[in-house]
Amino acid sequence: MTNPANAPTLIEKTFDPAEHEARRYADWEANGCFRPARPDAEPITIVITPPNDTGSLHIGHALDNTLQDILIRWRRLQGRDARWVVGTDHAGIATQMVVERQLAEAGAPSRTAMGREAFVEKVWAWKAESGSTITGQLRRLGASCDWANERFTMDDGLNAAVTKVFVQLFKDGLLYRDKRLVNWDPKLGTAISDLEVEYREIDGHMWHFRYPLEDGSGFLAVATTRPETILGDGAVAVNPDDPRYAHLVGKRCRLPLVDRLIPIIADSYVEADFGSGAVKITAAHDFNDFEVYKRHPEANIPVINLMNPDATMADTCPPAYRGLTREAARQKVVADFDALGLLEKVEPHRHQVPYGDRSGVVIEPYLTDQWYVDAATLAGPALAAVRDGRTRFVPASWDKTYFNWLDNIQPWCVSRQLWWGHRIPAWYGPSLTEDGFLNYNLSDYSKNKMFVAENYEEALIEAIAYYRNMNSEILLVENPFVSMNSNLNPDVLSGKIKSQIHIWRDTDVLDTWFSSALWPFATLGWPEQTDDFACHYPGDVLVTGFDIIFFWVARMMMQGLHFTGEVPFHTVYCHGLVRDAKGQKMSKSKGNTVDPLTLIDRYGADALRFTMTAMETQGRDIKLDEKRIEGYRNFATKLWNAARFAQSNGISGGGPETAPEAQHPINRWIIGEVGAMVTACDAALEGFRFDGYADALYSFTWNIFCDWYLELTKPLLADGGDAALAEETRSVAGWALDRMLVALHPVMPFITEELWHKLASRDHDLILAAWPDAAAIVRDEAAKAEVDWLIGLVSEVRSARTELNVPPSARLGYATEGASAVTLERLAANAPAIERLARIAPLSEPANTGGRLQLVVGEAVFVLPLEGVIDLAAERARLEKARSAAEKERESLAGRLASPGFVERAKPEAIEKARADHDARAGEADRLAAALARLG
RNA sequence: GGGCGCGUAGCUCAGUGGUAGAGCACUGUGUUGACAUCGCAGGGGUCGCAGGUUCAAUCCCUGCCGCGCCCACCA
Repeated sequence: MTNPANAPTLIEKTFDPAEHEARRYADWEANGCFRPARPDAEPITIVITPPNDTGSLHIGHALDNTLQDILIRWRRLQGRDARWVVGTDHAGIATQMVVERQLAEAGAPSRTAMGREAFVEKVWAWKAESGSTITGQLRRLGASCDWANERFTMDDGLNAAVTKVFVQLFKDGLLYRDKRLVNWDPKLGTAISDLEVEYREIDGHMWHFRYPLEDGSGFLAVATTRPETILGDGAVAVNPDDPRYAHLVGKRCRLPLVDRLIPIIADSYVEADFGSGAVKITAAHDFNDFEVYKRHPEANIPVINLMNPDATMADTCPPAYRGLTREAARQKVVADFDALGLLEKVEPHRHQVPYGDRSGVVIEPYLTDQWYVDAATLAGPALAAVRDGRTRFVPASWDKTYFNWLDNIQPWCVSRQLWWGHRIPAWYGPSLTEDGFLNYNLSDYSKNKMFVAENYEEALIEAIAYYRNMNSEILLVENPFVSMNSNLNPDVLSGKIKSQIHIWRDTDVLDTWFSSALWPFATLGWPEQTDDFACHYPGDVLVTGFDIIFFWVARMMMQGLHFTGEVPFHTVYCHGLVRDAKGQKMSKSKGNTVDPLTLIDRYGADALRFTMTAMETQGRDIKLDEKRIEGYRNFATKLWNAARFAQSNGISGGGPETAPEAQHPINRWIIGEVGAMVTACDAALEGFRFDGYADALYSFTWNIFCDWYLELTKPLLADGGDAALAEETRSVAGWALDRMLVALHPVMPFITEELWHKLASRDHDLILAAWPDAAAIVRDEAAKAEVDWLIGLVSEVRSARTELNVPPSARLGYATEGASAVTLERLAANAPAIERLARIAPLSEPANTGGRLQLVVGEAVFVLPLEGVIDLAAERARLEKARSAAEKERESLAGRLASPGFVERAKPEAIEKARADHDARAGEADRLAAALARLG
C-alpha cells in the first residue's frame, strides 16, 4: 500500500519508543498487514494460548507472545500466509469468581439470589466492559495477531463445536455420567479435576483413637489425620500379613460416637508399620478408602456421605454434629473421644493436604454424579503421535512428562457446578416404568431418562420418540432440584398426571479446558469443513508454558486426533517461567510481580521483547532483571543512532533487495557478514533457539555493523575522496542497513518499522518486506580475510597503545619488517582507515633502533619508534606476555602432534589444522622473541 | 517413592571431545562532529566433587554432594 506519510524524514536526535509504537501498530492493523492477502502462499499457522478474556497481561504472557510473534513475523517476511489465530478464553471458574466478588463488594444481590439467567447476563456485561483490556495490551506488546478473525471460547462457533464434541464423545461411549468420588471444592460448590488440586505440606496432627471390639475383648487403635470423617467409617482395615491383627480379621468393632458395628477387614493397601497399622475406612471421603470399599463387596461396607456441598456436616451424622463446619466437627470428635477415654494419643504430623488451586480451601473427596471423559482411551492416539514423531516437544525432554501423565491418566471430570461456561447439552425426563408410569427420580439425578443432543429441538425429538405412547405434552422446565416447587405440579412429578411430561436441562457447565482442547480446530471453523480449516490445520508450532502440558497440550492432542484424525500441531515449544531477578516465582502475595506494561512505558516494547528473546534459552526459567531490559533499550538507541548517522551521510534505504555490486573489500566484506548474520538467524529460529537469534542480531548490529563497518566507511565517505567509491559505499551501507532492519523486525518490530520509513520513501511497510535469502548473498572470502586482518591490526595497535600509556591523541609512525606483498598492498589500500582507527601512519624513513613499540601481526612485524616516550620495561613485559602465550599454545599443539594416538586416529582435517596452527604460533613466537631481543 | 532439570567469570547465562565465551558489574581511559543510553582498552574462571572411557574430557559414562521443579494413595 502506498503511504505518502511515510516519505523519508529526518531521524530525531532522541530515540523515544512511546512516540511511534502506538502509531505504528495502528497503521499495521488498519492496513491489514497482519494477514495480507497471499492467495498462493504456503500457510503457516500458530494458535495463541488464549488468555483469560477479562484478565490482564502479565509477564508470562509477554514472554509467550513475544516468542510467537517472532515466529509469525519471520514467516510472514518469508512470504508465507502466516496466520496467528487469536482469541480469548472464558475462564469459567476464574471469571465467575471475579464477578461474584464484585457483586459482593457492590452490595448487590448474590449470584444465587439473582438466579442463573441474571447472573450470566452480569458476566457478559463484565466481559463487555473489561474483555478488551488484554487484547489491547497484546497490541501494545506488538503481537501481530489475526485480529480480523478474533475468537472467544463462548462465541457461536466455539459453542457449536463444543456441543458437537460433547454429543459425539457421548455417542462414541467416551463420555459418560458416573457416581464416584470427585475433588469437591466446598467454597466454590463444584467438582474440580485432579489437575486443579494442589497439594500443600502442612504441619498437622495424627490422632490415635481406640475402637472397642464387639466382643469386649479389647480395643483396636486406628490412626487418622481427619477425625471428622470417623462419623462415616464403614470398616477398619489391617494388612493381611500383620500378625498383630490376624486374629481380628472378620470380627467387628464398635464405632464410638455413632455406635455402629463395623467389620475388620484385611487389605494389602494398609502398611503395617505406619500409624497403628489399622486404617479406618471412610469410603465416601477418601479416594483410597473408596477403592478398598470396591475391593470388598463381601464386607458390605456402608458408604456414608457426611457432608453438605459447603462441607458442613450433613444429616447423615449423629444429631450433635449436624450443621457444624468440618473444622468444628473435627474438634468435637476429638473432644468426644477424649471424654470417652478413647483418645490414645495425638502426635504432630507433617503431611500433604489437597487445596483447590482457585479457591485456596481444602478439597473434600465427595461422592457425586459427574460427567467424565474416558481420557485413557483418547490418550492412546495422543501418545502414539508423540512416540512416532508426528508431534515433537522442544525441548525434547518434555515428552517424558507427557508420556508419564498420559500413561497413567484418570477419567477426566468435565462437569462443573458453575453457571459461567458451556452448559451441558443433556436433558432429563422421567423414566418409564415397565407398567407404563412416569418415574421422576428426584433423589437420584442419574436414575432419570437422559437425552443427549446438540440442542433442545433434537433432544425433544428423542423425548417424543421415547414417550410416544404417553400421549402427553412435553414441557421444558428449569431443573426440578432447584425450582420444582414453583415449576412442577407435584402430581405431574408423581406420575399421576400423564398429560404433561416435564423435562429439564442439565444444570452443569463444562470444564473450561474442555473447550480450550478444541481451540486449534474449532477456531478455524470446524465442525464446518471450511477453507480455513482445510488450509490452516494442522498448525505448525504451539508455543506455551510447560505448566499447562497436562491441562491443555495433552487435551488438544487427544481431542484433535479424535475429531480430525490429525495432530493439532507438529511441534510443541515449551518455555519456562518468568521469575524475578532473584529467581523467586512471581506472585501477587509476595509482591514481586513486574507489570509488563510498566516496563513497556519505561523502556519500550521492543526492549522488553528483545530481553525476553535473548534470555529464552531452552529448558531454563527466566530470571528477569530490569537491568537487562535497560541494556536492550540501549541497544535500540544504538540502532537508532546508527541509522541517524547513515542518514546524515546520505545513506538511505529502499534500494533493491539484492546486494549492490561492490568492488571495495570493506563493502564486499559487510555484504558477506550480512549473509552470515541472516544464516545464523534462520538457523536459530528454525531450531527455536531464540537466544541464538538475539545474539546473532546483537553482535552483528553492534559489534560488526556499528563498531567496524560504519567506522571503516567514514574515510570512504569523506569529502574529496573517490566519488564512485563513496557512492558504492552508500548503496552497500543502505542495503546492509535495510537487511539489518528486516532481520531485527521480528523481535523489534516498532523501531525497525519506524526507521524503515524514516530512511526511505517506501511503497510498503517493513512488516511486509522480504526476508533476505541468505544463500543468495555472496561471501567473499578474500574480502573477509582482508578486513579480519585489518581489524586484527587496529586492535593490536590500540591494545599496545593503551598498555604503554601512549596518549590517545598521539599519532605514531610505523615501519614494517617481513611484511608480505599482500600485507603491503593491504596497508596501502587501507591507509586512511588505519590512520583514523589506530592513529598510525607509515614512516617515510626506516625505523631506527632504540625505544620502539613492536607488534607482530601475522607474518609482519610493525615497528613504531617511540624514542623517549616509551616505558621500556612495560614494552618488554608486553612482548614477553604475548610471546609466552604464543609459545604455550605452540607447545600444546606440538604435544598433540607428537602423540601417536592423535596422528593415527584424529581426522585428517584436524591434524592438518593442528600443524598449520602450530607453525603459525611458532612463527609468531619467533618474531616476538626477535622483537624482544631488539629491544635489548 | 518415581521422573526431569540445573551447578561454567562477582551476577545472569551461552557453549564445544582438541587454545574457555557473551551481557551486566568492575578497573583504566577518552567530549577524534551517529551514539556518554557512548567509544577504546583491561582484570577476572583448577567449567560442583571423585572415578572411568579416550591420544585428548568443562563436554561422553558412573557415583557422590548441593539446588530446583513435576508426578505419586502412606491413613
